[in-house]
Amino acid sequence: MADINFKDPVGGPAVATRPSAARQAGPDEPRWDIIELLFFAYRDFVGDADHVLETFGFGRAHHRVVHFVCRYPGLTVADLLDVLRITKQSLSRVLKQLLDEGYIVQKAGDSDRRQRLLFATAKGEALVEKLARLQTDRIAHALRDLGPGGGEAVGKFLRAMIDRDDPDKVLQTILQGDASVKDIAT
Amino acid sequence: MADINFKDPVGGPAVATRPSAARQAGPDEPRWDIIELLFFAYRDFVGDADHVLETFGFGRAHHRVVHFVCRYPGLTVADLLDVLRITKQSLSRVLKQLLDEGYIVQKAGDSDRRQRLLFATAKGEALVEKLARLQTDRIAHALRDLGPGGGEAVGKFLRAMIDRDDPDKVLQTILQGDASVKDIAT
DNA sequence: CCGTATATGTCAACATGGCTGACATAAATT
DNA sequence: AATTTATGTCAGCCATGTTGACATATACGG
Repeated sequence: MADINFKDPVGGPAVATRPSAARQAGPDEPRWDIIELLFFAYRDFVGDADHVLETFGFGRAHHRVVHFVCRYPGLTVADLLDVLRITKQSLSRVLKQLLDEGYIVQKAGDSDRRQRLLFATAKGEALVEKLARLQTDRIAHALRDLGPGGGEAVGKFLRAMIDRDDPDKVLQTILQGDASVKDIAT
Repeated sequence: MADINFKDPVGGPAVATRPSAARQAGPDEPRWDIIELLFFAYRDFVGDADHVLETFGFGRAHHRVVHFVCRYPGLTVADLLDVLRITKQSLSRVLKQLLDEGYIVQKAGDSDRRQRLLFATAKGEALVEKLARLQTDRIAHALRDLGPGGGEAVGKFLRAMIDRDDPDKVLQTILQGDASVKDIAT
C-alpha cells in the first residue's frame, strides 16, 4: 500500500499546496488537531455502543431515545424532539419499537392528558446502563492520566462547545450543572 | 409543555427508579455528564459545517472525504477507506461527485500505478478551509476560558479516547503529534 | 511469461434513519 | 363552539451506510 506522500503530483493537474501537517498552529490557524481528534474520538466513543446495540437489533437512534428517557424520566415526546432535533416521524419509528419491546412505557400527563410522559422500564434501564458502562470505561481511561484540573477542563471545554441559544430543557439542566433541578420544574 | 418531572408515574406500570441527576458521580459511577456533553458538543460541532454544506449540495460524507484528502495530500483510496471505515462503494458515491465537480483530482501512483493518489484542488481546499474556520472558531471559543494547562488537557483527553489497536496511517501521524512525519513514509 | 494477488471501479439490491406533506384524534384553550 | 396543541400515522423521498458479484489494470512471485 502506498504511503501518504505529502507531495504534489509530479506534472499533475492544478492542485493546491499541502496544508502544514508538521507546523505548529499559530493564532487564528485552523485547529486541525482538535477537529480531527474530535472525529476519531467520537467515532470510537459511539462505536462502543454500536456493537452491543447490533446484538439487540437496535441502532444509534434507539440508543439516544432510551438513554434520554432513562436519564430524564417523564420526558414528553415534545421534549424528546427538542433534545434529539429530529422530526416526530423519525422519532416515532424507533420509539414504537422501544415501546413494543418493553424498554419504555408511556403514561398520560397529569395536568395535560394529551401528553405522553415517557419512562424507561427496568429492561430499558439495564440496556442504558450496559452501554453507559462501556462509554464510561473509555472516558475514565481518558481522564485517568490528566492532572487534577484536567477533568474540569474537559467538562468546561465540552460545555463551551455547545450552542447556548434556545437550549431545550434537558440541555438547560446539564449546563446548569444540576445545582438547581427544581428551578426548571415549574 | 410539561416539565421534566423527575418522578415515577403515579400508579403507573412497572418502571425503574430514576437515575440520580443531582448526585455527584462517585468512582465507577457512569459519567452521564461527559456522555451527554459529548453528544451535544459533537452535534453542534458538526452542525456548523452542515449548514454550509447544504448550500453546496453536499453532506457530511463529502466533508469527511475532502477534508482528509486536503489535509493529507496523496492519500490513496485504500488509505481513505481505512480512515473513514466505510466500504469502497459508499466512498465511491461521494468521491465521484467530488471528482466530477472539481474539488479533488486523482493521479496514478508513481511506484504502483494501480493506485489513485488523491489531491484537493484549490476549490476543494477553499471549501475545507471555510468549514475548518467555522469549527475552529467554536473550538477557540471553547478553549479561551480554560487555564493554561486546559488546552493540553483537552488534547490529551481526546487522544486517549481513541482506539489504539490497528491505527491507520493518518491516525498514526495524528497520535504521534507530527514529530515524525517521515517515519511513516517508507 | 504466466498465474495469482492487489487496487480500484461499478452494478444491483437492501437497511437505517433522516426528511416533507397530509391527515386523524383527543384534549386543552379561548 | 371554534381553534390550537400534543401526539400518532401513512406514504414517499433522500443520504449514506451495507453485501455480493464482477471487471480491469497492474504488480509480483515462480
